[in-house]
Formats: sequence, structure tokens, C-alpha cells
Amino acid sequence: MSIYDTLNPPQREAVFHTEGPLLILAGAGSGKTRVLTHRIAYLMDEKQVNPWNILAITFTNKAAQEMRDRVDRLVGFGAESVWVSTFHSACVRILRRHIDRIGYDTSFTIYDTDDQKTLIKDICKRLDIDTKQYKERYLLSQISHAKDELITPDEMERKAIGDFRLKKIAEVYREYQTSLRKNNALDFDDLIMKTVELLQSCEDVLESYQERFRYIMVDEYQDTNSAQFKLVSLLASRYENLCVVGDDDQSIYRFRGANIGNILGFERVFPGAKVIRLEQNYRSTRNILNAANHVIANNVERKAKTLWTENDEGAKVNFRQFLNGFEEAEYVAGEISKAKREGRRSYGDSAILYRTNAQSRLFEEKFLLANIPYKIVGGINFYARKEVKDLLCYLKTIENARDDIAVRRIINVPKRGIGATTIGKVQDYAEYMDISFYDALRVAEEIPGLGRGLSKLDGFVTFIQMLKSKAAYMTVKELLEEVIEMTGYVEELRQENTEEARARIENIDELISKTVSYQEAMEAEGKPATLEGFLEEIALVADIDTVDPDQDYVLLMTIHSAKGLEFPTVYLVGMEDGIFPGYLTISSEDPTEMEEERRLCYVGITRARQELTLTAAQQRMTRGEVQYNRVSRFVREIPREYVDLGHQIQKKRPQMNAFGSGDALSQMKMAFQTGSAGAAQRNNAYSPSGPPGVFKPRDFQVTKADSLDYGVGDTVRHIKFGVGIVKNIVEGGRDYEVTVDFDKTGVKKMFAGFAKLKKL
DNA sequence: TCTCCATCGTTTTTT
DNA sequence: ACGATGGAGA
Repeated sequence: MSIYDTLNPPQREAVFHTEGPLLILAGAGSGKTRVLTHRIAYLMDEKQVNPWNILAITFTNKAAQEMRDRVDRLVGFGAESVWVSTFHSACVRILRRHIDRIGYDTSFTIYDTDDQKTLIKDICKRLDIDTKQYKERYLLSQISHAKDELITPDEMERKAIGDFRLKKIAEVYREYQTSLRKNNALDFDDLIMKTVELLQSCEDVLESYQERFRYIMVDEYQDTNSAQFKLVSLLASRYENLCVVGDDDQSIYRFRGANIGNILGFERVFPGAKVIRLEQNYRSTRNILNAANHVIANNVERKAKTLWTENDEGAKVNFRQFLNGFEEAEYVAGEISKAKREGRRSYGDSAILYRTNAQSRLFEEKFLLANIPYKIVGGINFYARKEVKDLLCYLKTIENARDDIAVRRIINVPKRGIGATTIGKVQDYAEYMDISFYDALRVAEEIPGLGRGLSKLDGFVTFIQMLKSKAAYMTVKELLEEVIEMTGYVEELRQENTEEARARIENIDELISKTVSYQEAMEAEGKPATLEGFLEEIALVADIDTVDPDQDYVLLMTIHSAKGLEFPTVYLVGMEDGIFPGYLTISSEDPTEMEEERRLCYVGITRARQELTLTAAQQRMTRGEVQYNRVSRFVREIPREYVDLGHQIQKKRPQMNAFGSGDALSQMKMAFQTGSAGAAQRNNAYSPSGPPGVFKPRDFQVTKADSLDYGVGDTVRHIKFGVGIVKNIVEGGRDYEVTVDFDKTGVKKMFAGFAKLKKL
């Protein structure tokens, strides 16, 4: 009996095929992580490959950690020498050693999106760019895309002949790169691009890594971009032992440059590549898998495949529609409480998945109210919070004073009486002398026209110099506390004595504890804990990496963040046209955008192991105004036979019916008119303390009278026109005039008595 | 130089 | 609805 006996035949084939290029097309839940870990174990145990000759690239640090743990359990020892990391951290490791070969300092800092924005703003000012015409966001995304495709400013300029707009962008791009280099900084995309540049320009470096990484594995291959592809091909070109695992149906990162051609064209680039398909799903019930298969089948651009499973049929996929987002959230909170109370599920079994981060708020509110422990993944990054960022910029300045962005951020935080005018003068001088901002500060007395600002600048420089000298012998934690102490940052917040200030102090405390856990982690690995290392870790951790599987909380996150994860119970919320798929996608000319959105839906559905609930709201507050959305087309793509609409519950509780209770109706009207939290909360039917199994009937309609069983926003069927959505209802003399937007025939007005509309 | 208020635009999705 | 930004006034 060996560890490989538990694998199915194609899995085993993938594990044993170690030499030469290999493409594993692994459907959702088909055990690809198992294959990868067993493959690493096989290489080490059976093929006597040295662990340090193996490189495995994962999508997140969390996945890397998990993979390492699992390999550890399989092979006993040696797993710690395998390089398992994300593209970004692998590149940082390489660059820290060799980037001096291409003109950077090995102590470079890494810019996050915030820093990038600040920098690009500066540049627009400097180059006198009209930011109405060229939005900073747009410029950054163009630069980022160029880097994803390994396009240099020179190349962009060459391509821009006759294209004024592109020429302008190239100009900004060039200036942006120059500034980054001056600041001794790299942005996220640079990490990949500069590594490729390094390997291409230094033959010896390339060779050493080719020798080192004789076996390379890439997970989530469908989401690699061109630069990452180039990087992998360079490294693998010597031994060609490249194994990539992916699923074209789960490609959801095109917006950040992921090139689906990498997976679709793998066999062309690596002739003789072996292709193995893993199509048996071990994760989900048959109902869930069927639903997923039917949705994704609507995509044209895909490698045909059908996932199957031997798992039980399981419960049907639930679909529930609610009047508004509050009730949707209340329902989900209620279901989770109920499952916990009945001992069916612990909190950690459930995940709420949504399209956009903004949707988390309603759920957060209800979870607080219902005392459900939860963790929101993503959204505003912890390290992007103002107070955290401020303090980090002190640390960054201490580490790399050439980082102008960091220095300028903190020079007047807290207030030192150094204003924009003074900063501007220093800036001009630095530019004129071609030195860094900080170096200009150090020779401030030479800068003309500073006046009384000079002494303040001196004070700042002395302060930083003192911290720099202390950094030599202090731990990161001590240094951070020193900064807090000396700047009076926390003290100032304490005096504010507001709720907000207290939250900020809490965040700062959390930052301090992060320095401690960093210290501990390094000590455990026998590595020195450095300031540089700490800053690097912070730059590269994704929020998802901090999720602790031992904690019992409900996870709330975007579907993007949920990639690669699985849960016994999944709530896919906000399933409405206009939300998911987003209205930008719906109105887009490009049909492939809808396909990407559908793949995202597929990813969402396939996260669920046993229970899947899809929810939608008829009306929703978006950007301050009420929107009426119809049920998502993706929901409608799931055949009825796999779906439970939950009608029967409603009949059991007639007292909940709006038509039996005028009071309830007026409350609903209020909720309808104002969409206010108050109105919805008074209707707290899902309160965890309330009777179990209470379900608010979806036929709880808001119309002017109680003789129609549908309302605005409802989906209805007409005998002739088919399915449509109610847009408007006007009370006429005898009858109601109903406006309906039909799928096939468009908008029609009709009398309710005549039309015999049937609510779906 | 700082603070307060009005105006504007903004939303996908993330390493 | 919200946060960022810019202008006006202290």
C-alpha cells in the first residue's frame, strides 16, 4: 500500500509523469492540490530529486503554506527546502539577490496601489497632464497592462506613432519608471517584469536558476499573464520539466492581464506536451455540480469537458428572492444561526460570497446584530488604512530614505508645521539637483527661500536620523513603538476620544502584534527578523492569507477571493442582473466579458460542497439610489429540477402573509418607499431568537392594492409574450395598468385583468 | 498653514 | 451614500 494508491488513474498518471512538459486540465474539485502534493512527494521519494530543485508556484501565500504542510505530511522531511511560493514572493526572493545587476539597489521597497496613485499624481502634475482627459486610474491600468505584456516605455513609444493619446501614455509611463528607480522602488508588476529582465540580460543568473529549478509546477495556470508565462518558460527552457495545472472555466483574472491563451495554447508552445484531464469531482453534491455544469455550458469559448461525480445527489440548490438587501442579509444570518443552533453546522462551515466588496456591509450589520462571528476578507486592506500606512511609512523611510513617497507622506504627520509651500520648495530643489527628497532635506540650509520652515525640516531630519541609528539594534516591534512614542501618534488619537479614533488605535495595536508574530515566525525558521523582511511580508500578503482555519467564523468575501477554497455551505448573494453580472458587463459590446462573468459564477457555485443557496433582492440601494434588478441570468440558466424555490414554507405560516395583516403591509410599503434600515429591521422575521424556520414569503408584495399578486421588480409570465419583469404599476379607474419588460418582445403596457400575468 | 464645507465622481474583481 | 478634493476663510 503506497500513498499513490488512493489516487484515481488520471491523477496517478499525472503524478508519475515527471519528465517533460505536462498540462493538467483539472476541473473544479477534481483534486489538483492532491496531485501536486503527491507529485512533489513522488519526485523526492521515488525519483531522488533534491527538494531544492523543485519550484511550485501557487496563487496565494495561504495556498503555498497549505501545500508545504501537505507535502510535509507525505514525505516526512525535506519539504521545507522546496520552493513553494507565489509568483510575487518568488520574484522578490530572486530580485533581492540580483537586482543590482540591472541597476537597482537590493534594498528596494515595494509600492502598493496607494503609493502608485500618489506617484502618478505627482507625475501628472510634473508633466502637466490634464487629469480630466487622462484619469490617474486609467493611466495606471494602462501602465500595468503594458507591464503584464512586458512592454517597455520605449516599445510603447514606438507603437504610438501617429497615436497622440498612446504617446502621452508612453510619456507618463517612462516618467513613472524613472521615478520608481529614483525612489528605489518597484510596483507589483515590476516584480515580475524586472525578474524577466534580469534573467534575459544576465545569462549566468538565468543559468543558475535553470539548474536550480529542474522541476517546476504552476497552479492556477489559467490566471497567469504573459509576463508570468515568459518567466516560467525562461526558467523551464533548459530541462522542460514544467507541469502546469489549470481550468479554463475558472479563468477570472483577465482584467489584470491573465492570458487564457497560456492554457489554451500550451501544447503549441510546448510541442510534445502531455495533456491529462481530471474530470471527476470529489467536492460537491450532484445537484450542485449539475447546476454548475449547466451554467458554464452557456459559454462558447471553452475546452469542452464535463465534470462528473460519484457523490450523493444532495439537497437541491436553494434560490430565494427578497424584497430588498436587508431582508436578504437577514435571511442568511437567520439560516446560519439556525444551522448552528440545531448543531448541523458550525459558523466556519459557511461562506458568504458576493460580486463586489461593497456588498459585505449589509451582512456585517446583520451578523453583528445576530451575534454571529464573522470575518470579512478583502475590501480595504488592513495595511492600506491611514493610521497603519502612516506608521509603515516611518518604517519605510528608516529602511529606504530614497523612497520619496514615504518620506513626503510622513513629513507633516503628525503636524509639524511643514506645509505644501515648503514641501514644494524642497521638491523643486531635489529635482533641480537630481537628488532624493530626503537628501534635499538633509541639506535644507542650501535651499533658498525656506525661511522659518528650515528649523522644522531640521527637526524632522534629526528625528529620522536618530531612528535610523536605533534601527541597527532594535527589533521591529521596539522600533515601531519608538516611532509611536516619539511622534505622539497614539496620544493624539487618544485625545480625540471618538469612536473612530479608538478604532484607529486598535488597528495600530494590531500592527504591533503583527510585528511580534513576524518576529516569532522568523525565529521559528531560524532566520533573522529584519525591518526589510517585515515590510516585504506586509507588501505581499493578501488578506486571504490571514484566514485562520481553526477559528470558528463565517467568512465573507468576493468570489474572486474564494478561488481555490471550498465550504460545506455557500451563500451566493446578490444574484441579480446589474449586480452579478454587473451592469458594466451587461451593457458591454464584448461578449467575452459576459463569459468571464459566467466563469466567475461557476467558480462561486463550485465552492460549495453540500449546500448552496443563491439569493437576490428585488430592489437594492446602489450609490444612494434604489435600483430594481431582475433575477440574475445565471440563476435562470440553472434548470428548475435542481432548484428549490422554498414556496412550501410560506404556506405553513399564513400569519406571515401580507394580505392577512394590514400592519405588515404598511411596514412593507415603508420599506419599499424609503429602503431604510429602520423599516426593514422592525420586520425582523429572521432574528435568531425568533421561531425557527420562519421564512418571509417572497410573495410579500408591494402594490397599491392587495388584489395583485405581483409587484414592481417581479418576474412574471404572459401567455403570449413569455417571461418579463414588471417595471411599473399604475392604478387606473377599474384596473391596474402594468408595464412589463419582456425578454423577447420588449416593453409592453397592459391591464392586469386582461393580461393574466403569472408571477414566477 | 490649517480647517471646514461644498462639489464631484465613483465601483467591479487583486498580487 | 461616501470619500476624496479643492477652495474659502480663520
